[in-house]
Amino acid sequence: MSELKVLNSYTRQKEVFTPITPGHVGMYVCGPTVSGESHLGHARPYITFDVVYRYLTHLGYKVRYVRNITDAGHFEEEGREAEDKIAKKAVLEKLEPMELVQKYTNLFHWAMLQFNNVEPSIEPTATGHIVEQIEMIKKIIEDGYAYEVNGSVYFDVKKYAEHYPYGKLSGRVMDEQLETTRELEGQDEKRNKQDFALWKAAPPQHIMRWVSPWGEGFPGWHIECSAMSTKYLGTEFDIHGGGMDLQFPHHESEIAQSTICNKHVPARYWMHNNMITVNGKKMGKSYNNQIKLTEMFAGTHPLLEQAYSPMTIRFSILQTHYRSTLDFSNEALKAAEKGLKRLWEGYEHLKKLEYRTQNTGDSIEETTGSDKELDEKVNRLLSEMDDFMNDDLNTAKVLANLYEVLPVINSMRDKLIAITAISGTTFARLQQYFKAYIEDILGLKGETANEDGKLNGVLELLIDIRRDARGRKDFATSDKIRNQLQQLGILLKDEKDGRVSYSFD
RNA sequence: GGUCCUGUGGCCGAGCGGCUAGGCAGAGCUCUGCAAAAGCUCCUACACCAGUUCAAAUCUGGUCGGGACCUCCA
Repeated sequence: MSELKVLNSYTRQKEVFTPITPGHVGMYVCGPTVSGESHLGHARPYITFDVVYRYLTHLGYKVRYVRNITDAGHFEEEGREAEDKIAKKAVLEKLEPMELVQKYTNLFHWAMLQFNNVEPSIEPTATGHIVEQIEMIKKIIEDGYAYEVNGSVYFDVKKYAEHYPYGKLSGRVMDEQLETTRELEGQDEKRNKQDFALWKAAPPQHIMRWVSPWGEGFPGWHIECSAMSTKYLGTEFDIHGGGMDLQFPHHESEIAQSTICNKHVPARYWMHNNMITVNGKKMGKSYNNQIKLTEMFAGTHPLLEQAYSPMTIRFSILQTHYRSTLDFSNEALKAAEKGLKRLWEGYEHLKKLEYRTQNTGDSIEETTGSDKELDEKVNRLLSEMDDFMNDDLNTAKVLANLYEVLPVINSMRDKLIAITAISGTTFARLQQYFKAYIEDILGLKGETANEDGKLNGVLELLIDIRRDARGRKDFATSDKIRNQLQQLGILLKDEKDGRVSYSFD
């Protein structure tokens, strides 16, 4: 089998993944700022890295997955006024800052659950790690790479760049930075424009504030991730993930901070997912084109022609490679919805199929399968899925192969192909791979509502009545039952073997 | 302005030098009381121009689109 390779943003190379400690992986992913509701764009990294986590686990690694919650309110400059996002919103919504943080954290967790994302091993909050952040800042000052001005502390990027490759991750050069960084208000405290804040003195009206050696204030934009990743994963860990838009300045700054404190670039492999776009434009704050996840699930946003389920969204994200942009459209989502339904139903059929040999004496392992060619094809398609995942997590190709096997499964179920066309071993492998990939790795799940015993009982009764009607060739009655159920979103299907199955929209 | 990415069939999207990805939509057929589902078959594209090569969607140069980052951002 091939070995796992990932595109490392730090080196711009596809590299074989080798963890620092054999058998163990430390992974840090930048989590949400809980000053507002998550939108579709936010779904991408958490689903992408959920698959990374699931796949590493599938490969047998013990993974510690750390994803932070940013609840300390990053310093933000909107127009001319410097404000704290969380504090500002709290005033508007008449909520305590922590009340607001709790509300959006809960909502975020709910959305993650809808997407069937595995919970991280540790989900540290910025407010819970003020001490660690202060300690780290102190260390950077001691080393001479940060300076204090009026109760604020700034990282000395210029000095750092003289000794370390600042800009390596994001591919920019210091000289250019000097030229292109535009004028901003409140920059006068900094020695150089590209310096960034480690600690900001809190103005009197600022609600979120903590005591520090430099006076009351709050942590800077990037220090929380450095502090928390170091605390839970060590001074050097395996994977650091996040959206491409975080590459600069966020991750670049993280690297600088951690390099001074820990004498290491924090992570060996940096992975960045690409953006979700709307009409070709990035979905984001600046463009005012976000569709909130609650709106996606409910279909309430003006851009939406209908509601899209969490699995539909997950599936459509996985149909695109994580490093490509994914353009939002109703057409694409509808296609994903239908495609997923077909795949899932095929998978359900596969689970119910049983391998039986003609002469019961043969053990399944010994049967060879009557169609050698088909047997080989199925095996090839399955094996390729491992190679695709190992090639920088190409979930799109994995799905393509699942679809190529699907007609074989459906034909077996409809008895167009005998199950014994493939060997018992191959059949077992087929079931095992579908389960592993669909559920364990891609993290898809069934969404069929109403798995309620009573409803099923009622349906069985209706099917029974309809069967009698059909027996009498009373098609008016039989069609009435089927048509009216269809209007309720319940679809009856007359199967080839005389059974009647049903599915919910 | 600087740095980088990108342009694929009706739509979405893989692809990274030879071998028609896949999904959705559309057409035909099979099965069926009729549907639906499923199966089979068809629809063979790579912005444009020039080059490298036996061979290019894939490499190089240019032209024209689109986008990201440089500022909070997933």
